[in-house]
Amino acid sequence: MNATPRWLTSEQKAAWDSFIRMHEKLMGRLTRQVRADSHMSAADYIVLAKLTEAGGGRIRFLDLAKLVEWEKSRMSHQVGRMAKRGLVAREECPEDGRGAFIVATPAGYQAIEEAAPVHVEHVRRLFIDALTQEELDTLARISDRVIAHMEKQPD
Amino acid sequence: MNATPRWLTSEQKAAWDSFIRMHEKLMGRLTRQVRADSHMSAADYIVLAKLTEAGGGRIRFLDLAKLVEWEKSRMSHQVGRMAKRGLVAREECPEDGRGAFIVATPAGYQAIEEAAPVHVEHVRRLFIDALTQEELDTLARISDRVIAHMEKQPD
DNA sequence: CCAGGATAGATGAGCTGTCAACAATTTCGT
DNA sequence: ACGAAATTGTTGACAGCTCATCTATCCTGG
Repeated sequence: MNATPRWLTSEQKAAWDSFIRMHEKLMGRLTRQVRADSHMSAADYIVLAKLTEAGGGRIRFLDLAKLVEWEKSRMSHQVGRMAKRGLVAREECPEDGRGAFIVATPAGYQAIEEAAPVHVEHVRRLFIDALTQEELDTLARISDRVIAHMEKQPD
Repeated sequence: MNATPRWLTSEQKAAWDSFIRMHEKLMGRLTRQVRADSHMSAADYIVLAKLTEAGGGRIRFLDLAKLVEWEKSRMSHQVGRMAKRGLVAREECPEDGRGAFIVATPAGYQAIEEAAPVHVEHVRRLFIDALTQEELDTLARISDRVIAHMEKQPD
């Protein structure tokens, strides 16, 4: 119908809108619940989760930023705040003088170990339980494909 | 296997992690592109998009907030900033003395009409083109189901 | 071996979001 | 009809994010 500014089809737009809306609603609830259940923000939680999932609880600064898809400046401020509260620490990197490892402190481990079970329960209750395993697999495939596709695209 | 703190299965966790990562990466790119292409933030964009999609470019304040799944305080600040720049205006509501309509101004229409085509192009290039129509339909169905499921859940 | 560029990360200013408290209606129970 | 409770939206303080800039280290070509 419309030649010049190729709009999305109504199916495409519906999919896009629903996807955005679902994510917004879901994250809204989960972040509020993390704050209510623990004394952490969602950002604190995911940083500690990634750190403690990794071997030794240590990840290079930029690798950590890439894992969660944040800009380095955001991660730097976040790590600074978490370090001030004693949840993580910076360690210098032997093989690269500029580099830094971020490590979870014992207090960090304790915080995530307390927060994780109830958070997982919320994720299950609000998200996982709404879907079949097949749908989850499909979602994983879709997500991985979009990620791979973006990594090939410029910008 | 593990009795007390029911963790997610590895498939469930993989789906969850991929989903989060994909959204973060995608939104990171899109928000940077909106800012680069127009003189608006992603928040400005979506508010104007919802307003101009609606009949008359007018939506009740809280309906608008619900449409994009924001807290009312966030919307209030956002509308305040946009009103200061002349993109939207507040109108009082005849049938409810507390209420307010938010309306897109001519400048708001102009801004979104300039920004929309290139934004849609980015959405298509980064997201839509990575998937088949069938996958998009599945994603829409999944999203709608999760939304419906959450609306039944407490909290 | 050294000059220029690339990479790792920190920092500060300014904008944006969150939380709690508030004012102004409207609605509801009795 | 009247007081309590709920709804609509605003506000201010503070926390968090973004962008540009900066330092320090590392790599690379000549």
